[in-house]
Amino acid sequence: MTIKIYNTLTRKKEELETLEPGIVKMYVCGPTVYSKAHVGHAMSAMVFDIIRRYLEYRGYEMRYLMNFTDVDDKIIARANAQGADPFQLAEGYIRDYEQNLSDLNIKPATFNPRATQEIDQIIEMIAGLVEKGYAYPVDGDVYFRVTKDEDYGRLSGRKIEDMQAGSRIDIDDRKEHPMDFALWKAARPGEPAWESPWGKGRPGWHIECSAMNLHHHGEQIDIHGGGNDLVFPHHENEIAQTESLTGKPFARYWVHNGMLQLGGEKMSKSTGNLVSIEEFLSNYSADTLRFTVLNANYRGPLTFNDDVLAQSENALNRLASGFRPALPGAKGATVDVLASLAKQVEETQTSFINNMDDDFNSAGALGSLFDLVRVINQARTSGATNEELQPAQGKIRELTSVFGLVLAETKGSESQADAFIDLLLDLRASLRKDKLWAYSDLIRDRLKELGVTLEDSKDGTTWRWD
RNA sequence: GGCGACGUGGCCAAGUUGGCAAGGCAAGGGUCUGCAAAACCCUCAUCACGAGUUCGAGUCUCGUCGUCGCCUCCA
Repeated sequence: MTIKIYNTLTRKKEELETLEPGIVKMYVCGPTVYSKAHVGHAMSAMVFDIIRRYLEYRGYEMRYLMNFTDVDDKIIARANAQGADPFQLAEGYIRDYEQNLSDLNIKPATFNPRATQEIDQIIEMIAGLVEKGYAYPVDGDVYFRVTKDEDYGRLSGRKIEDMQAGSRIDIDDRKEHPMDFALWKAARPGEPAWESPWGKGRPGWHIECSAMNLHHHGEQIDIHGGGNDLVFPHHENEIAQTESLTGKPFARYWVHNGMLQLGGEKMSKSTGNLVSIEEFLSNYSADTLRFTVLNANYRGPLTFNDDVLAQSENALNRLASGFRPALPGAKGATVDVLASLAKQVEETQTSFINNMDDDFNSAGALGSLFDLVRVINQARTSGATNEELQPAQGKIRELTSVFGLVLAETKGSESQADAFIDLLLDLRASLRKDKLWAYSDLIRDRLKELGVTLEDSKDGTTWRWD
């Protein structure tokens, strides 16, 4: 079985063949840290977390870089507006973001490079491009010469000529061509700056990712990821810079996640159409967002609203229902039931892998997980014991972990309250025996208020924390 | 204006070598039950529209309408 990945570069699904056997070098563009991150960033990080977890599950060693852009116009502008130091400002938002990722149960990247810590490599790269004739300095700026790069535009499917007509690009007479982009920006008064062969200045936006990849991954990588809003110009420019310098194909697979839609529009920092991760997590769980992401194709736009989130919460409850223990008095299921349970475990495993191998079709894979939940619940209803349910429940646990879902199992077995709750249940059983419904319902209602849900069946009562 | 993606039941959504349309949520009916809850069982779509290719199309081609993204900072 082979894993297929949709490659933006070729607009086709391609089989995953890594540069080095068993190792995946992945780079994902992280945020520019000038404000709190929003749920759109969370979606992107989650998509690549799911890809990362799945590839690990399939036996690959992941070398995963996600960067922080910690110096740019907006950070400087924001810092100046607040009278703050831009580096400290960025540092604070980086810590916030790392906390966000942790709260969202997103595994940390292998390493998080930062633009400001790669200045030497950036300067070295720019110098190399200037030397090869792919870049030219003007008044302390350095620009990339797009006309020198024959296949510029191939990732985004654009032609340089097409983009000139009707474009909103500022005409800068100092540039040879309007599409030439800055690799290095000359320092203006009051801005952070580093010494360079072209005078004091700071890196342009695109060059940092190229330099970090070159520095930490090497000339070629397997997967380069990011939001599809980065395809042009950011990733296009990364390709131009890196490949012009190395003469080798940069990333084998370009993977882009779709945009999260809030009110029918892209969630975006610059337009203020956003919900921060913090805000989201004060109302919903990390699993809720993760399920919502998993339930759709990562490449398409993601519908995000309270209605969809509520559906996800209910769906998660159903998924978790598979973990419930055997019914009181379970005497064991029939051979037929156990056979169909075992069969479904196999089918779910196969279907999960087949779907995920096919460009990470998590929604399809989820479907097979729900199939297994149904069969587990059927088995339980027909009297399966905990021992009989265990293998199937273990499979659900295994596969949902690959997705990064937490699905907190009915907590409570470690609680000191257990003995008291059992005591109340004993008392209530006596009351019910005497048909004192008012008292028995009172106990059930009051426990519900305390977060303990009781469920009666003819063979006894079960309880769980909700 | 240019480039690209998409349009599947009330909602979310899978479905790319074309062959009787996954799954979840919601809804209705039923089983169980003192009641409640949960679970289980049953019911609920011909795939934006039009034309074409084909024995056969949601799945290919063309057109129309609509939505979204990029072309400026953006996950």
